[in-house]
Amino acid sequence: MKKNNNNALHIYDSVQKQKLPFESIIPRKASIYICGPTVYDDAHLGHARSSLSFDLLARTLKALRYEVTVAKNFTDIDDKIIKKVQETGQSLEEITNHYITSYKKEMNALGVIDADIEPKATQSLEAMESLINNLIEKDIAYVVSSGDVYFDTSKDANYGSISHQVADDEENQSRVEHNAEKRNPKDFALWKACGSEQEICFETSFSKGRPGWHLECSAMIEKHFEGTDEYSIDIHAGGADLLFPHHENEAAQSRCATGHELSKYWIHNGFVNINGEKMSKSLGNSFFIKDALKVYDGEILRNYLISIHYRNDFNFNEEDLLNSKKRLDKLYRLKKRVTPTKASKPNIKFQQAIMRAMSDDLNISVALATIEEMISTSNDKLDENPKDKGLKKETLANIEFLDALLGLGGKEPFSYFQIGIDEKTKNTIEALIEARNSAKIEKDYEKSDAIRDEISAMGIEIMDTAEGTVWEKV
RNA sequence: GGAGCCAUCGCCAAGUUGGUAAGGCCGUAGAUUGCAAAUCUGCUAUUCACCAGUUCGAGUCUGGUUGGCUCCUCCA
Repeated sequence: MKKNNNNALHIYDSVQKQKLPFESIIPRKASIYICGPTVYDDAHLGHARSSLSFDLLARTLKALRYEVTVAKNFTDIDDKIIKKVQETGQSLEEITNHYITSYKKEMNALGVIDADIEPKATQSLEAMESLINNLIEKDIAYVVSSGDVYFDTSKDANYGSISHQVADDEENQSRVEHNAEKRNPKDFALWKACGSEQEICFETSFSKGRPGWHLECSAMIEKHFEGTDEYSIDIHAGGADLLFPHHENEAAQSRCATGHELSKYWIHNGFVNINGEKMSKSLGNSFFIKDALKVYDGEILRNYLISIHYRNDFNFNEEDLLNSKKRLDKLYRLKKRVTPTKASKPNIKFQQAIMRAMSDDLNISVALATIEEMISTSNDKLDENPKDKGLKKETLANIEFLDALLGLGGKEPFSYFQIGIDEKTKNTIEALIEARNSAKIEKDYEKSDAIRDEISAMGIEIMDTAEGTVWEKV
């Protein structure tokens, strides 16, 4: 028998560890908060992966006609940023603005749609201060002699419910930050008072200092989302490494401050390894997006980075990247065949199949297989009937649908294959192709093959199609 | 030490409530083409790390073994 006509979105919740039907806290609206970067350095592949994962989520929700609000924060106050300020002599704003700008630019190059709200920690200090005061009044937070403010984890009966990590043994306690004044070993800092030498700190009713990392997100969520009596937002997203302690602590603060849970769903993306090794600066294999973009077009990187399910670990290597590029090439070759024309409506069955796949916790593999099928079928039909206008219009509409949902196939197809070739070279190639075609008409195959060799020596591949001779950069 | 994840064709990778292994790359045979490329068609895992169990039936459930990995400390 048929399975349920269950096209409704299901997402995997890291807290309950299972796929759950997505039911937004406010009908037809979806609120997503993504833990964004700490802006002390350039964005690396891991940032891209996270960004891309939740970009797909947002696009899928939009395609399902949800009114989506995405917030992604920038942590612009933090020890590492302060260190950079001291090292470079630049101001905090100079440094953070620089990295925020380049982060956004690079993510846009990867086709990531900007978040609707992009709060900065330094712009949310009032919300943080009132959150802390709220907790101090309830005696859930406490100030120690240095001025630091800690969260009393023993006051939250549900502490541990997010990550299921209950670290009680002594082995663990020894690894946690030491402070004799802490009530419990697990207590974490909500606010760090500034040392005597430190210049970057903010005045509050409890002490002069700066916010703890976990606090920022809680405060920003409360500030920017209305929520309901049960939850502040629908989905809280971030990297798998943030589940503990970051999200655990966020959830605890918010729960105690507001009396309800922070987020209905929690989702986490997997990590990026480079050639089988964990990507890290100490291993020297860290990979900045800006460097990758010098070699590969953003869409090619996007196509590769989204091709593996967001919860799996991603093993980045050039061979796989080139393989995945072949899939994109096929999509664009098809687009070439139907250009120019005006798109009509996408094929309903195709559209539904893709939406069904993406609704199943963003099953990109099934979506890609569906695309392959569409490409193959369309090419087949085009072979049979190269001038079928209705088919061309529908095919183009299919591709435009993919562009909106997955961010793939949006370029003008001829330029896609000519990325990085300058006008002068283009003219040379066109002239050579013309010369070759003349030779072919005269059946001077020796000459035409010689010209083809000359063209391929330039790194260009040519194809004689029903629609004429076309060329691609290899 | 504690918490958890993963292991499917040469490579990448799907596989919700168990029912008899998607798709891509590569390879190969053919159609088409002056040739090549592109495009299309066919073929390519009796089998899912290993062992045992539950079941009429298991890649999918249970127990164990082996081998990778992550978190518990800043981290997407």
